[in-house]
Amino acid sequence: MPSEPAPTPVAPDSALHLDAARPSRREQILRAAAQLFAERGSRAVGVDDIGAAVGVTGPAIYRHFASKDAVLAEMLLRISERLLAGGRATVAAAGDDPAAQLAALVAFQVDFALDNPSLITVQDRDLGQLGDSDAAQVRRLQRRYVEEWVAVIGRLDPAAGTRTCRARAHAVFGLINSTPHSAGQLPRAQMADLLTGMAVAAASSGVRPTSS
Amino acid sequence: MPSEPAPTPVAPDSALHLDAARPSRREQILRAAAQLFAERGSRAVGVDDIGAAVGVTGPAIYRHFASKDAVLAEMLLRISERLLAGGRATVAAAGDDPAAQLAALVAFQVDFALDNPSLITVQDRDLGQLGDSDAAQVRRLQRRYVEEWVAVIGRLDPAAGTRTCRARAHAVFGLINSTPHSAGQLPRAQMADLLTGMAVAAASSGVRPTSS
DNA sequence: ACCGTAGGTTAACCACGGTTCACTTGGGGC
DNA sequence: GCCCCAAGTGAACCGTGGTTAACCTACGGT
Repeated sequence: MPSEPAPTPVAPDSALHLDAARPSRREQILRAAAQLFAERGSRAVGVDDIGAAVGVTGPAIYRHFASKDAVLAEMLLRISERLLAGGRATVAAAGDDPAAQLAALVAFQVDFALDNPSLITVQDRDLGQLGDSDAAQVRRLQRRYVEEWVAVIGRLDPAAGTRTCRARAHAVFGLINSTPHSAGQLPRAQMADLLTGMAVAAASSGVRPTSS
Repeated sequence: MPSEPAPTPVAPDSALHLDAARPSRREQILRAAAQLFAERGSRAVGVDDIGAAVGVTGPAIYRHFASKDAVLAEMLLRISERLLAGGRATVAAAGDDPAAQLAALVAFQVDFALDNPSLITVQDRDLGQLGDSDAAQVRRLQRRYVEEWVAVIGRLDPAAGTRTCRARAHAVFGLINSTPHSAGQLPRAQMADLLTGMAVAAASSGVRPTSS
């Protein structure tokens, strides 16, 4: 292993950085748990299963997390934070044209869904298993991400009310997040194109093309 | 209560008919369980909860079902059967025009989703909790229903491969089945129109309008 | 060389929840 | 009127699984 001068012993705020290279045990656990949770649902997965998936025994988990629920909580919090931050950055980078902003958001969500099918599955299946406090925070983050979409869709179709835009946004999420169900049907690039096209078409349905 | 000559004591094949009027305890249990399962997930709902929801104690459930899993199994089997049968009938009644068939299928699924948000939620969240045999049967039924869609989409866009059509079908399901997430955003009729429009637009995206 | 500590291990603990049991009861058919 | 059975009830049983405890073992820093 390459010389690492002094890798900041443990970095107490490790909650956010994912050291993609040599993942810490903590990261390994989160990854493995995500996959297991996606396959069977968090309640059906035992701590022993998680441990086994990373090559340790069940109770070893408690050296890294306060409880099994804490694993799920951190997982869902990270997802929501990544989506919100990514969504905002995406819109900001897309210029002023609402259509371009929508296309960018769609591309962003499609990429995320194709790269993280497990997280997508867990997010909307196991949110209810979280404690009240964690669940509330995740929902807050999700809501803000949704509002990002609502704003863009609203600018694209100023005639539509907020409720309509919100329903439209949820529908588009449902469409894009269907990827876990159509697992290996198509190569990734093709799937991405297909979903992007469908999502844009759906989001813009009923919207007359702007003046231009 | 109106005179009922001889209502066939218990009807041993009660699995399919839902006596909407004065639902049998069995039906009540299925309904209540569906709602509870949708809210919290089947593993998080105890038999006591189900019992309480219909005004009896937990163990009373076992007078009507062999196990808690059997409740879930029958629930999911019924849904899949209803969808498959309904889907086939819908296509058959829609004439020969693929576009009309698609519109009919979409309308059918939208109605189902809006009328049974709990079932929609349970179906794709708790399928994994079923025993192997039941799960396999449900999946068989679901697959056949999907193939109904695939066939229609394929006729609509003969250039597309089966894989593509399947992915498109799943995406449309995801779109329509998003209703549980956008709960009371819009009045039902408006939501139906919105979803129908979006679903048709999505399903037809990339398809050049036929000759006419 | 010597600790302290991070990270494991195994065994035990304990609560929860599905299931079974023994026992009631109210209503229909003979 | 009597008997039987469907449908409940409360108590007990017991497996599963999250969590804790007590103990071990490498390292990395002094």
